Order: sequence, then structure tokens, then C-alpha cells
Amino acid sequence: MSIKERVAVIDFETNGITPGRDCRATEVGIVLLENGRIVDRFQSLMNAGVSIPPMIEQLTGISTAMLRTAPPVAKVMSEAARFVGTTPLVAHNAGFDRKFWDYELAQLGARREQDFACTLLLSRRVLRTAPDHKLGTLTRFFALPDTGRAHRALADAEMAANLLDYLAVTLQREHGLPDISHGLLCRLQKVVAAKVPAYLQGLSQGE
DNA sequence: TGCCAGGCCCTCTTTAGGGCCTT
Repeated sequence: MSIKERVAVIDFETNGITPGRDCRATEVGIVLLENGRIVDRFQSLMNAGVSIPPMIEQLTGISTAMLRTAPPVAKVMSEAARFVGTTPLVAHNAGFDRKFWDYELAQLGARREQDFACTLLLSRRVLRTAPDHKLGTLTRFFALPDTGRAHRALADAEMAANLLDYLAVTLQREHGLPDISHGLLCRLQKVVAAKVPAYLQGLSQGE
């Protein structure tokens, strides 16, 4: 029980909140999830010529010195884009990772073609008992696997992948939905939160 | 000049405000 279709779960570490000349991706982690299992991984630091503020270095453990010896951002993002291809994308608080993915692709003259599903929006709708919807809190609260150091790109991407699978299993087990697709998740995350129970009931009855 | 995210959700709401979540 899980999503059968292959999806790419992505997480960026960055040196700020809004992408721009001085605010860039510093690390990317991507896992391919298929039938509830991680079947491939991609991870790299990347050097975009930016510096890391002390607060973010403390959060992520990524320093300006580490970036100086990392491969160029264009090389890493080209490889990441090839790794993902047209596989549907997923991220936790996808609005954040989507804007960095789109910005960095634009620097290469490329454009995203697929939608993002968001485990934050989905967990707010489906996992209502959680104390909050931070990725780390959800991982601990639902006893999902420990993937390593939080706030590093690959560990966070694996955490989000485990959360996505838990969401799919919960939708199947508790709401009677037989087949969970990326498209269904994208539709569900747009349903007004208060109307989600009625929406899920309608889906389970084949409406 | 001075400012500096933004989309989402909830409620003491809708002519709005504040907290959440990502780094």
C-alpha cells in the first residue's frame, strides 16, 4: 500500500528565503520513491558564489568554506534536472523548494514541466492529530525512520519521502482510497481544509 | 527613502490579523 507511480521527492538547502542574485540553492537532495521504497538518490552541495549567514550555517552545518570546494551550481543543477526528468515532484512546503527549483532551472535556460505535490499541505489536511506540521515533528510523532542529520538536503528529502508514503497509506487505510496518484494528491492539497472530510468521503465512494 | 517572502490556515473573519512553514 503506497503510491505506485514513481515520484521525485526533493529538498533544497539555501542561504536565504527568496531566490535571487545573492540568495541561491547551496545543496540539493532528491530521492525517487516507487511502491513505497526509495529506489534512487541524488545529493550534492553546489557553489553559486554566495556566502552562508551564521544563523543558516548553524541550522544546516553548511559553511561558506564547504561551498568554495563544491561543484559549480550549473553543473549540479543540470545533473539534478536530468535525474528528475519529467517525474512528478514532491516537497515539504513545496512552495519554497518550487521557487528555488524554478529559479535555478531558469539560470540554465530550462523550465519545469511537472507539478509539485506538498506534504505540508497534505499533512495539514490528513494528519490532523499532529502537534504541528514541521517535517521533523511529523517524523518523530508518527515514528517514521531516522534518516540522519536534519536540515541536510538528502536526509530531509528522505524524511519527506517517508512522510509521503505514510500519507498515502493513511489515505488508503483510513479513507478507503484504493489508488493514490500524484495527481490526486495535487487535487487534494487544493481542497479547502474544512471541506476535506467530505471530499475524501466522495472519493472513497467513487464520485 | 525605506522597506525587504509568500502562500496557507484559523478565527475574536470576510472592509483583518496573526501564526505556520521552508532556509
